[in-house]
Amino acid sequence: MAQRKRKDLQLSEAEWKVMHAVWECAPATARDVLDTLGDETEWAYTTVKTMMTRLVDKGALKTKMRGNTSVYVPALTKNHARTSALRGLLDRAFGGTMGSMMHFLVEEEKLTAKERREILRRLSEDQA
Amino acid sequence: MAQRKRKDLQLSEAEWKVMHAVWECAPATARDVLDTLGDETEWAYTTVKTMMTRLVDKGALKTKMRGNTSVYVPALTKNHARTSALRGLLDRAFGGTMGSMMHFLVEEEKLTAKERREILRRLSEDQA
DNA sequence: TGACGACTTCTACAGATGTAGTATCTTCAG
DNA sequence: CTGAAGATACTACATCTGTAGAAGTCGTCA
Repeated sequence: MAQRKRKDLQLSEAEWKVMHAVWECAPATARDVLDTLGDETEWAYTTVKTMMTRLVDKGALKTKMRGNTSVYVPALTKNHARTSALRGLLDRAFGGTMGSMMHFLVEEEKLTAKERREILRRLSEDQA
Repeated sequence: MAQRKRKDLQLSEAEWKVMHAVWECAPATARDVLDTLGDETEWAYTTVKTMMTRLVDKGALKTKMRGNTSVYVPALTKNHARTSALRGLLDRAFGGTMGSMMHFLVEEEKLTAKERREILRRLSEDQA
């Protein structure tokens, strides 16, 4: 099994959904997460609870009891998770370099004209 | 289980390795792939063979017998696979929009100065 | 012709992921 | 005090992923 350095945790699709909900309404209970997800999923309460328990194991969430209820907060920021996920994609699919992904984006027309302008604007103003 | 439209197949980490090898030396036998991978992995021959069989099932590879040996060719291009993978990352981690990923890249300093210059160059020359 | 090597198909098994039921416990409203 | 509502921990099970052994088949070389 590819054993990437601990700390570089990869989230599964379902886990991302839960994390998004937690980032949105932390500190959150499983019930809060279920409500936040709304009709985005049809999950049973226990499904969410199970995933949150696993996310605690993975180190993506922290939990604390309040009365008889577990309250969860993220153990990493959304940006941190995004960075890991991106890193994973880069490693798997783009030979590990940002450059080759950018090349792909630019050459393969994955960007709309609007996105291009936006990026140009940001990059150049930031660089000045 | 999140049931994305078939066709939008997501490759696992090990599968990416195999696919990279096949793209590199197609048409390729399992042996070719194993050789191409070199010391990148310690896989047994049958491990590679199993994965290639699964990739055929998934529709990522096509196979044909030559004598008593299976010869494989990719059933999708690297760019196609990259697009799917990127799409997956976008959906999972960036709310499904390219824009928010680019925002992340630009604002979060994920790019080196060199990469920025490179992107600027490509974008602007392409846009002219 | 028989052993060796290369290939194939089958089977296996552990860990991760998706999804949820069940049994139990806590609390609050009557 | 009792029961419903809601929380928890445990258990379960199918599928996917990573990894590979076992057994059978075929061609070749001595």
